[in-house]
Amino acid sequence: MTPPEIHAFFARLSAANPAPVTELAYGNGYQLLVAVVLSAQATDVGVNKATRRLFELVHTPAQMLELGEEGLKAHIRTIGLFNSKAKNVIALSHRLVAEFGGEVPDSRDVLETLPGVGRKTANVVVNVLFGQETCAVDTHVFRLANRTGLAPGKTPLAVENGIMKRVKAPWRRDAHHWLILHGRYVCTARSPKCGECAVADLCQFRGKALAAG
DNA sequence: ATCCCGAGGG
DNA sequence: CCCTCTGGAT
Repeated sequence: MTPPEIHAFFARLSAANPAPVTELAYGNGYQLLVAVVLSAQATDVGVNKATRRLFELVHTPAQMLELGEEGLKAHIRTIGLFNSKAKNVIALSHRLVAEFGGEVPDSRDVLETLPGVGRKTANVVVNVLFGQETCAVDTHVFRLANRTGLAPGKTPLAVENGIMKRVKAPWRRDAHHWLILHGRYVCTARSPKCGECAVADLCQFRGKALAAG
């Protein structure tokens, strides 16, 4: 996509969604961090269902430690990978209490040292919580960047760098959210709804058959 | 490259 | 049934 096309691409997505926000439910920074960790390979709807009760009881890492790993598992058993996620959330909560006064660090590099937190999760947290211009590349962003031709890349990091290089203000800050929403509801993995897509004319893919490659 | 692992959709 | 869903650690 050319620079003018990229501008038009986000202008239209933003028209459909002027102020995009994460669909994960949370009441404070710590809860957001936990929700994002839990969301790996899981739908936000499924995560919200599990955290609804959990976040009524647990608002701080100290409270999470009080609940304990088995107590946490009881709440998140319906989420995929719940075993390793429970272990990570407990370990991460220990570190927040011991090293950060129970607060969520505002640095991506520091966040990435926490158990269960990789680059994607750290990018989401600093973007949503602290307004930093990052673009987390999840399954949706990776798919759309390659499918549309916005920022092709073989790895998530390559796609992230491509987006950060090509996408300028005022789109960079929320590019992640627009791509997620569009990927979730229109440009879906299996049968993209090209017929009702606002940016189909800017897309290198359009209605090309998936099976044809 | 492989494992962790469950719900929902097609 | 198979694929997808805001991945991370080994």
